[in-house]
Amino acid sequence: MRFMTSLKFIDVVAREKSIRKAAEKLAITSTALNRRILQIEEEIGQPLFERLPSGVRLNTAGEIFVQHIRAQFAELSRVQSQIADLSGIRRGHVKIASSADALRQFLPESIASYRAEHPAVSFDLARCYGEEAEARLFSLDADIALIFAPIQAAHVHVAATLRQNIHAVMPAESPLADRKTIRLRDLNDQRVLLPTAASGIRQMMDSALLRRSAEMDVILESDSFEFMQNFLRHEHAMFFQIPIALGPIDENGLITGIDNRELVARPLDPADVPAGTLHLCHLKGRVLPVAAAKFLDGVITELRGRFDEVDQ
Amino acid sequence: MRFMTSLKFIDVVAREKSIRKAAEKLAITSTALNRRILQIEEEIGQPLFERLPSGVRLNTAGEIFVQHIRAQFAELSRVQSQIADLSGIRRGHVKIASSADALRQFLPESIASYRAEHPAVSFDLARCYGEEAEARLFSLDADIALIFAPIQAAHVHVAATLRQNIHAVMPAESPLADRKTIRLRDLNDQRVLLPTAASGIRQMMDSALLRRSAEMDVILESDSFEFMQNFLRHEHAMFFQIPIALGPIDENGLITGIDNRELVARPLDPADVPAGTLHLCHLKGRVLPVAAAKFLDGVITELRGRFDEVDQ
DNA sequence: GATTGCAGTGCATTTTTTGCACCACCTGCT
DNA sequence: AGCAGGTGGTGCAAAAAATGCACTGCAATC
Repeated sequence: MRFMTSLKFIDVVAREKSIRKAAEKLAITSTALNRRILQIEEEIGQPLFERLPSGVRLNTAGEIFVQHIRAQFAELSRVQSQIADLSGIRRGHVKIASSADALRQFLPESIASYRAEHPAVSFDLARCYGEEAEARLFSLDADIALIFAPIQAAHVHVAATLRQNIHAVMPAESPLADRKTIRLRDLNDQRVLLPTAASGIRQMMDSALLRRSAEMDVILESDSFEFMQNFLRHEHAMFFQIPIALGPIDENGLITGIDNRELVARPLDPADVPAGTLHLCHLKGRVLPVAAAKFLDGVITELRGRFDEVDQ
Repeated sequence: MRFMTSLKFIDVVAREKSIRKAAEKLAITSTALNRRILQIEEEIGQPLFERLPSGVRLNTAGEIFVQHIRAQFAELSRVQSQIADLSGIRRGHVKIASSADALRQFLPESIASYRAEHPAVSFDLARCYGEEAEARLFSLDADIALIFAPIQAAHVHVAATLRQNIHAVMPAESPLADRKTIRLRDLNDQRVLLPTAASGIRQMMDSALLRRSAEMDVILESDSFEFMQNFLRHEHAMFFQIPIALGPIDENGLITGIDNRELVARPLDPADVPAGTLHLCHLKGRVLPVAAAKFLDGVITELRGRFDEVDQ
């Protein structure tokens, strides 16, 4: 889109907070970029950036204008998607910000099945926790966010929610593997792996532990559930996940989908740790591109088919 | 705005339905314009115009894209207005589509008093009737519309309404000048001037006359109330208006504000012609530029002060 | 069938954008 | 104090893009 380049340039400079860095990223000289920015500032009639010795920074007018620019890009891609839809083939690009939980099992499946129907739609998946996901919606770097945590910002529209109990995941040989539910006090002296502090699961467990403390043996913190799962091969321990990340679980708590190792998932007792909520969101007031809107619809109906606790 | 020129060009071509005509209007050669359009069509990946022997016409994709372009322009001017507001001086350009009724007394006053406070705000006033006013909102050629007629389209948001009775305006010597209200049957054999068929007043009177016919002597139709008023200097007759177009009326029905001629306004009996509604509207879902939004606010509060029947 | 009005094309020209070399400035370190 | 190493900004020549002119082909109309 030739007619958007100048705007794109400003967007990148705002992100990089430096004309030279932005120029490098955009594969042009800093001088050319500099002059384009000066030109636009002149057209607007006001500077958009403050010049600091260490680079540039948006001023208030710039903040407003960059927000406008990003909205224009989002609108343009929505329009392109809509136009492409006219010719039958759905095209477009769907940007998703998701907590690690949904990334494991659910989203790969959903995206693959959507792409089977609409191969011209491409996806962009950013793994991030609640706050960052909300920021990405706002900066229009994401069309859709899946957040397993309370929603903080007012600009987020929640299209659907899914209640999920946190499960303890452990080898089948574990002494707790046959409990129907697991109390926090059961975790005393258990070796556990905890997700990073930013994770929704971790925050829920932390606040639960404030009330009923358990003397767990925290041997590892990680932001990768895949790593934790593989770690269980080598040392007996347990980690915590929500069902949507685990795939099918049989009546004995056995996780059937992941690999051939025998892992059992048992829910934490709701009296200790209440169920959390997975939020499917987009930016409030925004009209999503066709591709993104239809994908979100599909995800919601699929969730409705699989789980009972889907709302809105 | 250099970076919007290509888009502006497409907008103009869409309006002119001809590349050559548009080129003339834009003061460039048709060939340059033609190539810009071809280039953008290529970037979009689809043609936006159908080529006819008589010119060009938007296809479906083009309709969508042009709508997007106009939204971009509206957004840009909103952003500029917002940025200008930062520096204290309110700037901007407010585009109003109004029926002839509000143009006479009310809008000149409102605009002048607003401009007294914010001299950097300029205005654009298009006189037009209901349907066209709604179309202008949709094509973003107007920010605000004042429509004295029922609202037809779903895309119009009504910010406030004002109930107004149609008044008959006549010289003080007229035999009907001392009636408190005027029945349609009183108009038998009266010489009357009627507004054009598109006018809201005319439509209300026509539908009233379907039920209670009066053998009026229609000596003139015009779309100019100013003309009708001046006509009364030369021949005894009456025309019809709503109070907002007439300015202050004293207890004897005398119009005090217009000029030094003695004209009397008496309401048509609501049993014959019910009160009509003046709608203050903007496009649904649109965020108005600061200047336009504040002006609309001001108009509504001013109306509230002057009239009782202001809603919403 | 000649004419008129239309969009599109090749090529020379003009305008705009870009890149290079360089300046002025600030910060943090030696 | 002085010197890197970073920043944004400027003059000038080269490259790239947009433009205008003369022209083509096409369809409708008179």
